[in-house]
Amino acid sequence: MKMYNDTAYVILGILTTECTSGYDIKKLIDQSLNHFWKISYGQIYPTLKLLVEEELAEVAPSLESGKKDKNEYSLTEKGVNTLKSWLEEPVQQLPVEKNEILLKLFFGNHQSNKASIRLIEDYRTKLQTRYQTYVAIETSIKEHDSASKDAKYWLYTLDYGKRTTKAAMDWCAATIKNIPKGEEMYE
Amino acid sequence: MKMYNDTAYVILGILTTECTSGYDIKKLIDQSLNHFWKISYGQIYPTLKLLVEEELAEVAPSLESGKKDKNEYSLTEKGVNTLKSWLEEPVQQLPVEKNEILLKLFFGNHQSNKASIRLIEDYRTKLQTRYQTYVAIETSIKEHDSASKDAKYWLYTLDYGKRTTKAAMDWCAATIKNIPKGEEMYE
DNA sequence: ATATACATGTAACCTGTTACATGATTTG
DNA sequence: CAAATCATGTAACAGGTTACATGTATAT
Repeated sequence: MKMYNDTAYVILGILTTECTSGYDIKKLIDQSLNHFWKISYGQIYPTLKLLVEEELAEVAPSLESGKKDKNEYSLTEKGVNTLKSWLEEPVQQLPVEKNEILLKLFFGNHQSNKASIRLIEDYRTKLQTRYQTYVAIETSIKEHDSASKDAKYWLYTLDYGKRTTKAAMDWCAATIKNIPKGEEMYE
Repeated sequence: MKMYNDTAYVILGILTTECTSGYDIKKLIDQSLNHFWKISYGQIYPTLKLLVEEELAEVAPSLESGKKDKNEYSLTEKGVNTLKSWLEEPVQQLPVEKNEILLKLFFGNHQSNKASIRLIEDYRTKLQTRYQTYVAIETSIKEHDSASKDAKYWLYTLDYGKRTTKAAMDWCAATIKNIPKGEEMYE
């Protein structure tokens, strides 16, 4: 079976929901997948075009009044099958997360301990904000969407975000403690 | 101060070590930064050229006999200053780690629970392998490089890798438990 | 001898971001 | 009526990967 890039599969997946236009797809990803995926219109519209060319989806102008320019996309049977067989394939390889904070810390002996600690504290604050966002989304899903079939899966992905963010926060705390406070020499 | 991309700063950082050629830089990143950074020759050689153009580094053919084609790069004062001021800047924003396993799980109600569990189990195995690699590198550093000034910082970055990988492994275990085992209907 | 490691480099390609252009509709 | 949101799309650019080309030195 022909392979596509991840962008094509995300869009295929989203077209199984009520989000059927480029604009709606963008909104859904920004709101619900935002902690592990992001996308731009520069990817969405060309990919939608590709899906139609490949006969994985079909377009039709919206019938709703006052939404003249809106294009509604729907999956073909071929599209559904392509999505399902992608879902079943195991993930090829773990991604190497490029981490700028680790990169800077790796070269830590070229700056003062104070500066290293400042970097990590700043990073920790950002992680805390992220963690709180996850908790807020989780609460919101539990309140509003607990009936939804998808809700269960959304909560699993949020749990992943919470756990790994927590681990990173703990690392920050531990590392700040481990770095000597003294103003000793560095290169 | 003029800004460069992360690739330029990694190379600037590595040029403070004994790795002074494109080939050596590649080797170091693959061996020591591989859990949070990767790079290809297609980035290294053009970037080295750029660093020289920008007067952040200088080149000289290797003097070692039998290493005729080897180019040795060294930082200029401007290069050292550029590196140091980059090190001090706080990391702009947390990266959104694109995570294919979460993406597939997000669309989990389009496949059987069995298939979802299989995906997560496979992912967990890959995480375990990664974790063991980290432990092995850690042991190796403690045995061979504990005297090195840099070793301390290398261990911090490894600790980060261990903690977040562990959190992801725990999530796998918990999620596998939470997904019902029954063969109920799905869309 | 031959395979592996050393060593440099480029061109084509893929993926994704940003800025821009354009205009309709809704809300305050 | 102004601002925000809805809605689609493209071109230029930035970043990175892969495959290729080329040749030397070392170890088995």
